[in-house]
Amino acid sequence: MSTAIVWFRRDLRLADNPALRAALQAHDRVLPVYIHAPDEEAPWQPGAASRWWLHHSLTALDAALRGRGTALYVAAGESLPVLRGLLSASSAVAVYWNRLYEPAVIARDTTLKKALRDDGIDAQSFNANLLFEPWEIATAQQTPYKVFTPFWRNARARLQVRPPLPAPRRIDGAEVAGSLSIDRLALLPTIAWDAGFAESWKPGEAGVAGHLRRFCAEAIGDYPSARDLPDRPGTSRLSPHLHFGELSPMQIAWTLQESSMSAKQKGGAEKFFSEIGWREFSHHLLYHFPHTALENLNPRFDGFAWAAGDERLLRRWQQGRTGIPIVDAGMRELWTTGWMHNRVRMLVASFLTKNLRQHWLHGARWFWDTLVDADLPNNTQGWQWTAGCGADAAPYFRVFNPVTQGEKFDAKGDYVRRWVPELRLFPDTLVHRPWQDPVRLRASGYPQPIVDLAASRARALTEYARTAG
DNA sequence: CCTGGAGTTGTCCTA
DNA sequence: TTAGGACAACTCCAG
Repeated sequence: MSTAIVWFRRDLRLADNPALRAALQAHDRVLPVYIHAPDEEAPWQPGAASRWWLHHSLTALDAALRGRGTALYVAAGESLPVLRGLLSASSAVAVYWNRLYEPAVIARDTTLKKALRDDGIDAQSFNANLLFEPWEIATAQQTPYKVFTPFWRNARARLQVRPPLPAPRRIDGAEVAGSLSIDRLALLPTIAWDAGFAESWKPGEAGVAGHLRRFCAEAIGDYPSARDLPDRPGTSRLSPHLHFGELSPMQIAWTLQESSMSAKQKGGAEKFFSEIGWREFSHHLLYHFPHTALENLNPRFDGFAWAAGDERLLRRWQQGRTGIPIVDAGMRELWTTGWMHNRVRMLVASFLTKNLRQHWLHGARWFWDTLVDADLPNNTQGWQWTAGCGADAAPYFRVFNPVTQGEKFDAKGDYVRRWVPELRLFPDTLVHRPWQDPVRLRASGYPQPIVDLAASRARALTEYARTAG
């Protein structure tokens, strides 16, 4: 009888899980383990919203394991000593896990794998979370890609879609005493700010396949245009499930390929799949340029004249009290639900970095703490792209106008009124520019804009031209 | 090594 | 009202 430990991290699923599959094939018994070790991810330890999701996703994984004859062993502390203790307590001879790609985690896992192998343990890692390993895609010169389109063309051409590994029906567990309860990890907030989270989300693998199939059947045809409208459910909302590995990108590729679709739906599916491509590209970039989690990819921007860090402005942005309706709606949606619509993410990020000229890291840190889908590669890539210092960034003169964008993508104002109820007093024509009716504005209690959009745009263009030129 | 086409998501002014 | 062009130049990448 041999036993293997399966070390779960951000692959909180039973289906299409290669580490779990390998353990079940090569061993008689499996001990599924989760180790809470946030400091090992410093300086990007999971934020408050992520911890909320993690709590519920672990609970769901534990329930799924119990349904198959075992349970999740939960521990806290340094990963290597915890694993060594469990290896000894269970007489396991192997530890299997699925790879992650953030710089701090790679460093930890590399050291840990060598230490376990030196102990004589069969330590193996697998790819469960990406379509391609970051080192598998390279230019003809064998360098990493820095532009999305050629990256995705190359990856897309090489992709072999395979059926997902089925979830095991039964898992023979190893009996080890001393597991913590998930509650003991203290992942949930101590003050109850999470009511809106519970209304918005259902963490865990169980519902995800159905969620994806429903999206394919009902929304994917309109995805290319509806994805830009923040008041409509035009996006997949799969991001937190993907981040925690409740669903793999290969499961998405397979579902898209196997669904019968009209020509229009196929077009939408390709557009949607390219967003999965962006996730791959973000991982590729952070893997090859690990310093970018804290520093500009493009060093030309190191001399950029950010405004002095301004706590007051930053707080107004965080609280959704900037006086710019679509910015405030987005920031309040984020605070209430742990998520923000993608187009609005671009708008609030452009507003913070260009109109307020606050360093992109201020925004990245706030998103990191408040998003349930906070993901280091995506967050880094997204903020640097918007700020202009990232890979293939927007031309510097591309500054979003939140009024124009609001009127274009939220024409009736439904989105801003939902999240900023003060704006219910305003007609459609003024809802994105309420300052143009000062009397009504005073009565509503909604603030004046904290910055002049035209003047701050002009200032940003001057600074960007100086840095770029 | 050279060449040339191309690059997620925009805004504003002018005619 | 709407459509077109300016806004810069640079780097990336394939051939």
